[in-house]
Amino acid sequence: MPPFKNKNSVSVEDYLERIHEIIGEKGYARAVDIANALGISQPSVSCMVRKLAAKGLLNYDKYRGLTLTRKGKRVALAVHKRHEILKRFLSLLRVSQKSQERDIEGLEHHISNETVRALAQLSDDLEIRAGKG
Amino acid sequence: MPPFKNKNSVSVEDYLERIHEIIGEKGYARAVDIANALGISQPSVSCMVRKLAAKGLLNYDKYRGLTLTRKGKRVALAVHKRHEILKRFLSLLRVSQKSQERDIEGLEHHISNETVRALAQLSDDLEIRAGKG
DNA sequence: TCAATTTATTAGTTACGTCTAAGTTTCAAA
DNA sequence: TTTGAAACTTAGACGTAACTAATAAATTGA
Repeated sequence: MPPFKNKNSVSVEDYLERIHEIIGEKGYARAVDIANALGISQPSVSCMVRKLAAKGLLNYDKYRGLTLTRKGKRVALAVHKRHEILKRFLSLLRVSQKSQERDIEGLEHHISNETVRALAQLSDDLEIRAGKG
Repeated sequence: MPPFKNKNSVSVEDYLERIHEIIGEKGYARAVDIANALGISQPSVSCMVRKLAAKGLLNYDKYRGLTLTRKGKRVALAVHKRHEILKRFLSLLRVSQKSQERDIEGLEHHISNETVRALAQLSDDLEIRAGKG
């Protein structure tokens, strides 16, 4: 059996994306911040953080703090990139802010690299077209 | 409290979409067909079918058969429409068959009407452009 | 018609991700 | 330095949706 690349769940990706954002903003991420950012309870965060640590996605000092591992950062950045590309694309389509947010939240976890690349390319084209028009 | 429109889960939407397809193909849908179509076990289907019946999305005669209610059909068709629009769009983007299938499976449940409409419009535009080019 | 096969259901378990309630640790102000 | 508030964790439960094993109903073919 070849080595498995256990796909991360939607939740896992969401956590990592937000944790990375929060750390980017204030230098560190606390459970309470993560809970607020995701709209869930602190115990849920506590629970998930344990799992993320077990998966090697973050380092975790009980009652202390947490940091993303290289692997965790890689996932966070990948999700973030998909997020940004979708955002740019939906903005070019003039989709309302509200729908954009809702859609991206769901879409960013279900889109292949191939499609992401195609969307980025298309966005470039659309922008050029708009510039010329 | 105003009446709620409890959003259907991804699973619920998947079941309804496939059941509608199967009925369209062979006139009726059996648990075994649904199980094969979704790649899950028959008991899982049995269980979910009970739930869908409870939600008023299908009519269900134990050990006999099932049919979609008007409400169930409405959901199935809505998902199907999103599916088709995404398919057309990704085809225009020349995304491979494989990626298309994987992506659509995930995306079709997380995309707003507004974005669907924008994608359909964009697909029209792209087709016209391609025709002219 | 009735035994064998196929199909369907029930019962019980599991994994995931959430919750509340209760208890523990940290930290800052008195 | 102590103490009270804020932050964090543990414990236990729930809902969803899957699974396997066992049982029951339906169908088919001899």
